[in-house]
Amino acid sequence: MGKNYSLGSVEVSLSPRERFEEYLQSRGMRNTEQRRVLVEHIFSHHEHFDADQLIAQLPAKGSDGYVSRPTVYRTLAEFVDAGLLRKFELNGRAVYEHDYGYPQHDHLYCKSCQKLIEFQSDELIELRNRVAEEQRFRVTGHRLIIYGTCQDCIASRRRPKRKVDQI
Amino acid sequence: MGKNYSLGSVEVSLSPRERFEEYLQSRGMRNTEQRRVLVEHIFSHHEHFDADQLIAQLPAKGSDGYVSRPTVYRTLAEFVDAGLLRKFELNGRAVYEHDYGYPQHDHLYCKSCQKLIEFQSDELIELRNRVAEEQRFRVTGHRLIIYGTCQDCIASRRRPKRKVDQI
DNA sequence: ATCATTGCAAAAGATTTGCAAGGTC
DNA sequence: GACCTTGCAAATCTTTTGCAATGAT
Repeated sequence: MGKNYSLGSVEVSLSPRERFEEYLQSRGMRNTEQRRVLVEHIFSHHEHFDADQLIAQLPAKGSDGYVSRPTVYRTLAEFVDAGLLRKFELNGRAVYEHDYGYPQHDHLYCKSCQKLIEFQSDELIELRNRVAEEQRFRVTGHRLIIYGTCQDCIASRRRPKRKVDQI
Repeated sequence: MGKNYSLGSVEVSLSPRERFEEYLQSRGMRNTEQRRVLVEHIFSHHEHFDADQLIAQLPAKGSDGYVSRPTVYRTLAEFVDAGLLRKFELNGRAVYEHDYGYPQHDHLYCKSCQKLIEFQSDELIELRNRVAEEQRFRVTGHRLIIYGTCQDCIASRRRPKRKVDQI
């Protein structure tokens, strides 16, 4: 029941929210207002985010739908556990991205503007599996980040904006 | 003067210590006892390490050769700056490894025993450069970690050690 | 003598935890 | 009603910083 939820190559039949409810049920956990607010918000936005960015986007303390910081952290961990989100580290902080229904990918990270650019490479997966096999290592996943400067930042270095920059 | 310092494919003529002294000189920084203790210690051990592990291996407070925690952090940053060490993050903490005179490589990380296994792949570098080129991205480096279970841990799961484990 | 560096104590930043009050099944 | 969750305050963990004393050149 319900439409298919799909983003790229992976095809699944439950929405993130439905999948999370299933997860909660199966563990005897409760479907609370805060958890609903968080699934709803996170899966209607497709960017990468960290805890602070997320909290900044949610209703402020006092407003309806407010979720406290500890609950945000606790719930993010549940999403990771439930396979809805993937977590990784960048500059000493945790960054989250959609996992459920989202195709496997890696990132280019621009050190100048902090942008994360996604890319997908089957060749990388093959390479990874080959390397692991050689070491008789059982792979569960990987994380590749390519560091450097993105196209836009290369361009704006060459032709500085002349607006606020460098008086 | 001095033997060549070599570990793999990269060939250099200064020892890490000499290179660091050069770096200090060129910046008007001073060659202190603490800095000597740290270069000396770090480059006589070839493992990956984090700040805590390093401090645990150094002389304790009160002993000769003691280096305070803030100075350890400050000096590790200098080593990174000087190109002697590379820094990356694992489980929310900074991990360091030799860079100077050490060939480029990536890691397999065993989630069971926390071991880091190094591997080298030219194919990965090519793939990385190709991906970057497609995006007109200027690469400065990358970091790939393959997560999973190492050979030893796979084996000891199958045939538990029967010693202290699981009574 | 000058000025970089150190150690200490304290701060900072991110995330986690104990616990009493409140919400869900 | 039982017991999972929440928000608060406080703790934790890792790393950084201000500053007076110390040390290198």
